[in-house]
Order: sequence, then structure tokens, then C-alpha cells
Amino acid sequence: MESKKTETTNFIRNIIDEGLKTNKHEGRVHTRFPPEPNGYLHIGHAKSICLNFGIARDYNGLCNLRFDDTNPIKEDPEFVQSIQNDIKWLGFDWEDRLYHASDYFDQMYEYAIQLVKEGKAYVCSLSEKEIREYRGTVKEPGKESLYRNRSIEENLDLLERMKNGEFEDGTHTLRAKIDMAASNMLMRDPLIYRIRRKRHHRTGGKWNIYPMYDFAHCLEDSIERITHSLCSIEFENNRPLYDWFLNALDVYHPQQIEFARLNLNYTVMSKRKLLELVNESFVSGWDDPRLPTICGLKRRGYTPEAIRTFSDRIGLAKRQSLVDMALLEHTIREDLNKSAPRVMAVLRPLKVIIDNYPEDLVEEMDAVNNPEDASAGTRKVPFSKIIYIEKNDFMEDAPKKFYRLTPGREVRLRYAYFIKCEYAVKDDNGDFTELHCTYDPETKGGSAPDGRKVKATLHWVSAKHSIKAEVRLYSHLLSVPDPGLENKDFKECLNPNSMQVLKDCKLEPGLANSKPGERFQFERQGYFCVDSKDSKHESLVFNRTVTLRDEWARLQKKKNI
RNA sequence: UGGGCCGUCGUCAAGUGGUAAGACACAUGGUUUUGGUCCAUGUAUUCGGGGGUUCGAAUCCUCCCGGCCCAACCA
Repeated sequence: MESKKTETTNFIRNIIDEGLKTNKHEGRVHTRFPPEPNGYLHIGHAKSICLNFGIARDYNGLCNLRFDDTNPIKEDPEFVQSIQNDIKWLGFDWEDRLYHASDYFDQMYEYAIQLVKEGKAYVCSLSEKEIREYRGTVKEPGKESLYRNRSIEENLDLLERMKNGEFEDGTHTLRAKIDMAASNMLMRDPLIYRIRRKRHHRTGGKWNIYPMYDFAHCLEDSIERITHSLCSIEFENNRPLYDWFLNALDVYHPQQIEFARLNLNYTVMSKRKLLELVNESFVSGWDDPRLPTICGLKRRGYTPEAIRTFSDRIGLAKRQSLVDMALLEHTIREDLNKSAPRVMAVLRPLKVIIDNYPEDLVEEMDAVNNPEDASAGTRKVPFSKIIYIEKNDFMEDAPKKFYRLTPGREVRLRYAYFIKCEYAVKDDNGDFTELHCTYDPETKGGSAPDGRKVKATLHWVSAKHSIKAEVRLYSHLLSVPDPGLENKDFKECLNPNSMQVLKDCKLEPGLANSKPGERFQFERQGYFCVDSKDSKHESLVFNRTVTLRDEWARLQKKKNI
């Protein structure tokens, strides 16, 4: 009997398997996750992190964390820290292999000198504008720089002086001597070093020149003896250059493989757009629960497990795609369904008076903490004459399919009694202010000895025992699935109702001791977690992670359409 | 006639010449003290399109169509 597990398979793993068969990298598998510390990580990075660390794990290999810190004007130690936090939170460990591109600056400089000595690189003194002009266009070849044929001695001298800070920013660059007529624009004498007389967060004032991505990245991979250098598809054009540098220098040569980056509908993923939302205060910060950042998802209540599962389920390929947010929501529901304690919370309270219930009686009802996990046990929930139920669990003129409370109908209060609605009280605006019901003492616990059934079970909270809390309901950041399809700026597509704040929610008393980050299922509503920033013991704030699937809501929606 | 990459269900995605996996979404039934969970069933005669090779094609050839990337001293 074979138990066939659905194993993760994708084109990159196939390539690795092939290489292993031919002993391509001495049987090693060594990957790396190489973020630039210039922003916060988002779910797209999580895909790459899970890929790289996941492959290392599955092939008994290693995965390095490496900061690609070659551009001091964009980078900041704040990001270095946040990135490490997020990766750890996701559940991955680089052990002692935390590296920085800046660790290799000396070595890179030596390699640059080697290129110059071999006539493969030269110092160019064209201005930024001239370099652009000389590069040509996508359809026309470029022309060679006037400085392309300087002597090796002059190049060496100039490079040394660039390094020493003798020249202003932008006055000279070091360039690879390749081919100004190449059809691949990146091969038209790409820049290797540019002058940037700026302090670096790790090397301080030591350097006045910093290496460009194409030169630096392949060497970082080579120095760390990476076997498979996985990057996103937009670097496909860079691969010939990656290979060119490593061949020119005749050093260890990792294999670059490109894959498609993640796009998710109803949200934005680019660093630029996220930065815009943060800077222009459309959201409260990088960890706003509406954002697809790792820290935003964490604050929203997502678990690392769910994000890892999501990364596995979306698969991996080279074609550009737009993954349905519903899949992400599915993975968090799946995880939380197994683990989250159930609890009763009334978000939009409607007072219910049980006329035939004794005035001062309080009963402690037994409630199951998690029907999916018997070991979670039970708890006591106080019940009394005045309770709150959800406003939308009552309708005066109910349609056929509505089987919650309506005048004359009997429903079950979860873990308590059957109650029957006798009449509703309205205020001058026509809004219901309270319901008068009667209960059947024989139905304690929620079942009738005579075997009669009810169609609905409602959650509730005892008025005098309840605690008050603020609850923030989140929905999609954008009101359209793909802002790229709309003919407008993505900010015009922001969902104006992406956050709804309810200030007067009533929770069962046990929740008073809940801790920041703690997750619950509010029965019949969704999964919620205690906000890690704004929640205080005396004024609790909950974030809705995701709603429960809701058949009734679906029916209503269908009718309205 | 710049170059490179990519088109398989509504959305992802396996498949590498032997007759279309799986997941999400959707639909229908069953169980249920959450209109939740769970269970069962249904959903691509067809792989962007046309030709061709072959006993046999999503897989090979060819032409066409569509999408993405490249002209930062960003990564």
C-alpha cells in the first residue's frame, strides 16, 4: 500500500533533481535569500523565502540570509532589523550564515582590478546623461565611449583615485568592456562601480565607490558558493551579464534561475506603492493590517504556518499570474479552524429581555472551547435575564430562507436555552431597541427533551457580565481585483470601506484577560486577534483576520445581484 | 524581422510523444447546538489559434495571435 503524498514539484526542483543526478554541484544544494534593506518584506518576499529556505530544507542543503547592501543612499539599518524579525517569525533560520554584500567589498574591488588588468573594464568619464545617450535605444545600437580605450595604467590610477574619494559623485564610473551594439541593453558596457561619497551603515566612510547590482550579486553568490541563485523573472535579461562576469573572472559559477513573482488580487505588492500608502497616510504604517506586508499580516492575525502553506499551494512557474486572495484566506481559515478557541462576541448588540427568566438568576453554562480539538476543554459562560444578540440575527419581516429570530419564532441560544421572540420594541426612527422573548426552562444546554428542533443557533452575551471592546473589521485594500486593468491610479481604486471600526462590541467575560496577538474564533463571525499595538487591558481592541465562510451572506448577495 | 521570456479550467498549477493531476473558487446533496467544520458528487472531449510530422501531440516542426521584461550611476 503506497501512500501517495502530493509532493511539491516545480520546474526549479526538477532542475535541481537533474543537477543532482549529474553531480553538478558536488551534490550540494545551497540557496540564499538576498533582500536589499530598503523596505519591509511583503507576502511576495515570503514566497521567495519559503522557496529558498524550503528547498534547502528538503534537499538537506543550506540557505543563507544575505543583505544586498550596495546602495547606501537607499538603505537603512531599520530595515535590516525588520527583515530579520520577519524571516524568523515566518519560521526560518539562517543559523550562523548572515552575510552582507558589504562583507565582500574588498574582494569585489580586487576582482574589479583584475578585470581592468585584463582589459575587460575601463574607467569612463562620460556624464550620466551622456552614458544614457551613448547607450542607444532598444531598437538602435549604442556607440562606444570616448574613454573606452584608456590604457590599463590610466584605468588603474583613476579607479584607485575614485576609491580614495578624489572625485565628485557622477564624474567617473567603472564599466565592463562588452559590446555597445548588443541587442541586450544590459550588455552595452554596464556599470561596475559608481562614485557615491556617502557613509555606509556597515562600512562607514571606508568606501567612496559602491558596486552595481550586476557585478556585485553574482560575486556574492560565487563567494558564498551558492549552487542555485533563484531570483524573479525580471532578472532574466541580467543572466547573460551574471554569467559574463563570472566567466571573465574565472570563478565559481552558481546557476541563476528565474521564477515569476507573486501578484495577489485586491491588493498592491510593489515597494513603491506600499511606500506611497504609508508615506501619504492612507494606512497607519507598514504594519497596517490591511497591507500585504509580513508585519501587516502578522498584526492582522495571520499565522506563519498559514503563510507557508499558502506559499506551497500557489506553486511556482515562470508565467506572470494573479493569485486569488481567496486562497490566502482559505489557508488562514484552515489553520485557525484547528487551533483557535471559540468564543462568543456580539459585534452589533441588540438587547434581549427574557421576560420569564428570574430577575437575579445567573447560570454558568458549559461551552466547548474548540469542537475541532477535544483537548481544548470547556469553559463556563454566565447567562442571565438580559442578554445581547447580533442585530442582524433578528428580522421583523423575514424572508423564507432567513431562519434566525423573528416574532413568534423559536431559536436556540448556543449552550443556553431555546427562546421565542414575543415582540420587538422600536424607537422613533423605527430602529429596534430591544426584543422581548420567553425561554423554555426544559431546554437548558440547548436541546429539547421533547425532541423539537430549531433552525438556528445564535451566539449571545449576558449584558451585565459582558465586557466592552473595539473591533476593527477589515476587507480588501482595493475595490477592484486588478488595478492594472483599470485606467487610473491605483489609489483611486482603494476600497473606502477597507476598515470599519465598531466601538461598542460586547464580549463574553473570559476575554478580559486576553493578550496581544492572541487569536480567537468569534463564533459564527470569523477569526479575530487582539491588536498588538492599540489594545490595552482596560480597552481591548480586536482585529478581524478573516470572516467565516457565510452561506447566508452568499444567498443575500446572490439575491441583490 | 531589436533582444529575452511566457500562453493548460473562473484563479493558481502538474504534465517533457501514449490519450488532461491537485488546490482555491463555484454548484448540488448529506452530517451538524457555529448558515462554521467535515463528507460526497459535479464541473477543460481539451491545452492561445491555424497548418504539419506521427499509429498516436498539451508535449515535436511551422506560421500567426496575445501578454510580460529590457534604454536607473536601482535592485
